[in-house]
Amino acid sequence: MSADPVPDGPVRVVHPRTRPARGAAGMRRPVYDAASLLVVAVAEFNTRGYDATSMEDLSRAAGITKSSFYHHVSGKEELLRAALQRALDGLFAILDERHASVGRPVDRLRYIVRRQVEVLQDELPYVTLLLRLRGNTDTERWALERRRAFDAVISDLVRDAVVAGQMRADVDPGVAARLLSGTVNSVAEWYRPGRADASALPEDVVRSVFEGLVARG
Amino acid sequence: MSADPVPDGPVRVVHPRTRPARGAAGMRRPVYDAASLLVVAVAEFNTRGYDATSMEDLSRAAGITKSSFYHHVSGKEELLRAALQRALDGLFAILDERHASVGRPVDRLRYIVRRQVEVLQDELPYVTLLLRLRGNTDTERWALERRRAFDAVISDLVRDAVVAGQMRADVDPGVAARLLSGTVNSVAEWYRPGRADASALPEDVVRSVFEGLVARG
DNA sequence: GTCTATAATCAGATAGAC
DNA sequence: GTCTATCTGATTATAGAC
Repeated sequence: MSADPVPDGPVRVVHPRTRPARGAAGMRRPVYDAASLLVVAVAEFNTRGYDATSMEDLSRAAGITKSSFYHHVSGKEELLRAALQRALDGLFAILDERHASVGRPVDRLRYIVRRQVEVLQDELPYVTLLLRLRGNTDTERWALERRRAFDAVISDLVRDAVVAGQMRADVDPGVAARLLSGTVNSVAEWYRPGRADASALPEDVVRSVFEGLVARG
Repeated sequence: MSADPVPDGPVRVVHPRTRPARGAAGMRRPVYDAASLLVVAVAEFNTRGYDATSMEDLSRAAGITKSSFYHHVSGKEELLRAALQRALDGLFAILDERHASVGRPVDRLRYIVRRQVEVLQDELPYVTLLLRLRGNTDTERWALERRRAFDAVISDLVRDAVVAGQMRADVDPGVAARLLSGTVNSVAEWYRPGRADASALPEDVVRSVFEGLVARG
């Protein structure tokens, strides 16, 4: 399972460094490349929303002019595409992992949910961007279609688990699948790296979703 | 508990009709008022995203020119504010209901969650808009602040329920509250009026959130 | 690699005719 | 109540100097 195919146009940015590369020691102005500018851009996109973020906003956040910014990237949509590619690669890679494809449907689901939260934590800005798409451009529609394909895998798995009597049958499987994905994805709305309970979160989500929030008698 | 105060500027639109009023029988062009244009506008906002929707888009969707559109409404942000007001009024009204304030914390929570889903179903476009805010304008920040106040009530209630031993203590109460709200709100991403299971949904959400999705042995 | 300057387009909003 | 025409400013993007 792969996140391809990619819409037309080169994908030049794949694994940006977290911080801009710098020249000789003591230099004030950061020396950017396309990769480090993606980090800056995605942060801005998530703060203001993609559509509300102008190239002026991006260049200001990077501390350079618009023209300098354009020297490195071909435009706003390329940045979006590179970011979405990264998010989708992370998510689809989960489905290739062993525990995602062997075992009881409900156990595979638990594994995927846990890994989904982990990927969301590791790739937070990219996944956040993916989850907020509206589908206004070809790039957005491509990513939304890939995302729907991912959700369809989850949905099928929920159905299998219900049929196998491993998940409750008194909630419609389609509804259950959507609530499950919705709960996982909602983590992007509030999780921030550096939280003390970061490593406990994936299992907390799994327990909440599968066992529920009431105290067990 | 109220959704007020409102940011400055008149709130002229409160309870729009679902369909534009019409003149004498046989007239082709719909005769709009501010209320019916809000319905059109909110639908467009939700399709494209607020920032990506231009006044040109709105007027085209209504079948009139931009100028005609401006004859009825003072601007884009007024439309947003009226819509958010309506969503917040619906949500805060829940907290004034009897079952939201008497009984065991966990039972009050169950009631609020159920009612939240119902309000979301009844006021879907308005609540959807509320849930997608980024906080770029004063209006958006006002609404986000009101929404946070609502979430804080839920969060306090979860804490009370955990302390009373009614909800599981092995998930951080703050995390539990956020997952709970996140699950409820995620319904806006896929629910569409007219679904066959619409009336079952609120209880399905309550059961999923509190009892979880696994089959009970 | 960064800058200033500017082109081309599109946005929100208004004036005034009918 | 709707229209055409237009204003003003912001936006994406490029040209060309240093």
